[in-house]
Amino acid sequence: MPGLADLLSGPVLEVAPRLLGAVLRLDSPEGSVAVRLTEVEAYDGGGDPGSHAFAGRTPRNEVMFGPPGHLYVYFTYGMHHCCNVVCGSEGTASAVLLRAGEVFEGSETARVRRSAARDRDLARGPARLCRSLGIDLGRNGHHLETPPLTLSPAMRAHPSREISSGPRVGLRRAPDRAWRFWLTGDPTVSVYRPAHNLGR
DNA sequence: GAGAAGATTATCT
DNA sequence: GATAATCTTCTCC
Repeated sequence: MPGLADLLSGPVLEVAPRLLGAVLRLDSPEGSVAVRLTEVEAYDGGGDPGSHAFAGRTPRNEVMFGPPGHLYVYFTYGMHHCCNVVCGSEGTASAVLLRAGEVFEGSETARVRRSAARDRDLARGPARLCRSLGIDLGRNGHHLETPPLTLSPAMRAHPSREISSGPRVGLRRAPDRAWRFWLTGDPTVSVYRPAHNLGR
């Protein structure tokens, strides 16, 4: 059975689609929640204007420059957390944003954190995914082979699905790069919205 | 120190 | 479809 290092080895554009179907799990006293990833986005360490690391190393993005296998969590819009898996070798800042997934274990616990959500919506979107799992800035830099928060390749067989790709969501910069990957037709994939450029 | 933008979401019309 | 909520980070003075 391949480990995390195998899962994350190679160029980020190869790693990202490989993460579809992988399982992110967080065990806590409140209960365990496990998510099967259905949608991700790739962010390249070198020359990707859409990446938080594009302008160089800062305190916020420091984790992305570290070794692969760690979680990069950031806080945005004054209220939301989003999480990435750091990949690529140490010194490069490639990462994969976890945009959506299917909560297949611990939906009761997830529902406590996300009131009034239908099952399919529990982790349908990057901030929703973090909230269902209970991930916040305290998990920034966490290594994903260390309990209670782990990432592992698909643990169970799931119907083979086609993988689709398209432009990344919500970016004003580099909207042309089709670096978003998802399981074709999966109901938990978030809906595409272009960057909101109006009203500013 | 000020100002703007942001890898979003829930809610209203 | 439009907008409010809400605050950190980064970019210039």
